[in-house]
Amino acid sequence: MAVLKTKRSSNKVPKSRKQILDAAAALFSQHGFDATSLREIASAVNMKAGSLYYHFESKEALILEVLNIGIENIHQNVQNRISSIPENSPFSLILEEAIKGHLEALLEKGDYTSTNIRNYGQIPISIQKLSLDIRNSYEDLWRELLEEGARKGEIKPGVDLKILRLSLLGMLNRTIEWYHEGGLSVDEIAIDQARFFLVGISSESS
Amino acid sequence: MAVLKTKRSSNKVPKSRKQILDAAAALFSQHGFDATSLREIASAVNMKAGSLYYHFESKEALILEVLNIGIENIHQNVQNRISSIPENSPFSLILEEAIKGHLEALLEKGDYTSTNIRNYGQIPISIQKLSLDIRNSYEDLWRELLEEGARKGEIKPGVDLKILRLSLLGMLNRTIEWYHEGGLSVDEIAIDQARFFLVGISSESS
DNA sequence: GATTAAAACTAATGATAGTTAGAATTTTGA
DNA sequence: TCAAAATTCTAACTATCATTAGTTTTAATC
Repeated sequence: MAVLKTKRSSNKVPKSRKQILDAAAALFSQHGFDATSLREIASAVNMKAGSLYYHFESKEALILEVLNIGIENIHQNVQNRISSIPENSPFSLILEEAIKGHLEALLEKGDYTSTNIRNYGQIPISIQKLSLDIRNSYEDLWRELLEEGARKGEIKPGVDLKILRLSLLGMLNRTIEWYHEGGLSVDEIAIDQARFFLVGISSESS
Repeated sequence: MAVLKTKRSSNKVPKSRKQILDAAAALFSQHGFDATSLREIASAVNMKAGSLYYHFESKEALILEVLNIGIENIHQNVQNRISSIPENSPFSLILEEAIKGHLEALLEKGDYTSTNIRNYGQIPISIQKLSLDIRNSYEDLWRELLEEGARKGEIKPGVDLKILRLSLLGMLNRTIEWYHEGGLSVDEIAIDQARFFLVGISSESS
């Protein structure tokens, strides 16, 4: 299969290209990959479907770029959050901050990110693969975060870090299915979810 | 909108009808609602697309039935699990059993259930609504389970039961994105996930 | 074996999808 | 101002989709 080129001629980013990406991200995240037509995306930026092909090689190349931007955004956001607290902060604080960063990018900032979380599983596998590296790099951030918590003894010995990471991120990513504006705030949710994983809900002293 | 009738003439269930449902559930859960054509489903049971209309009124009526069966299956499975342990068991045991039942139905038994978890958000809203009652009834099971845990004092006071329920079920439902046969067993995952929510991962005494 | 009902097929319809080639338009830069 | 480059549009093409009407085949019943 030919590599999907992105038709970005130089390093300056034309205006309409970003507008197309924005519109595509919004529509993909709302209605999904298959249910969103290029005509809808084009219409959202006052264009005709055929014109999109000047900027993107195909519908798949378009969503691929949306997916990648989504991961980059959330990665950056979590990174920034973690960097904003003092070094050698306790693991509990780092975790809470990382969770806040993840949820914030997903729920508030994020058509690109939510497109990724929602649609990654339903796009052609050939396209998924092209997004794997950038995706793994974000997962590595969490892997290292948890490993450090374990190394410093702030995570109980015996905890399976892989199940932990997948479960934690799973919980976070699924919030997109029930979060709605005007309801619970992102911070409320983040704090509670951090607490669940840190100290649990049981009132018994273990 | 006309109510979707199901074309089930009596209470005996014809063989091919179930075969169609099975095939549809398998394909929907793998490729999603939009990406699965009636031709594919028909082909999987050695039929032609048009023939499906003898059994189902539309593609939407077909997935609606798959969705409903999925919820019924998981509801039943969790219910059975809970009933299988002694009454007045501690909350921690009840929770672990419910989690096992949920994951088992989702990951092992479950094309119908996984179709539901994966596709509910991407089918037409008019169809979602037709599945709401049966869906809420399953959510009620969890609501009551957690409320009882709180009433009996086995859940810390102050825990927001709604965020708890949505977070817990979110974690469970997302396992479908990373579980694969031959890897971690369902029971391993269930036990770990129950522990995360019950006592947390922190080694510090809170 | 004839009659009826059930089940599946054939072949078409209209809608919509992604995509493309070439013409028209707008923007840019000398 | 004018030519070249960048951008968008027009108008199709092919493919595929859900759906339907009418026909044929299979199964059941008497």
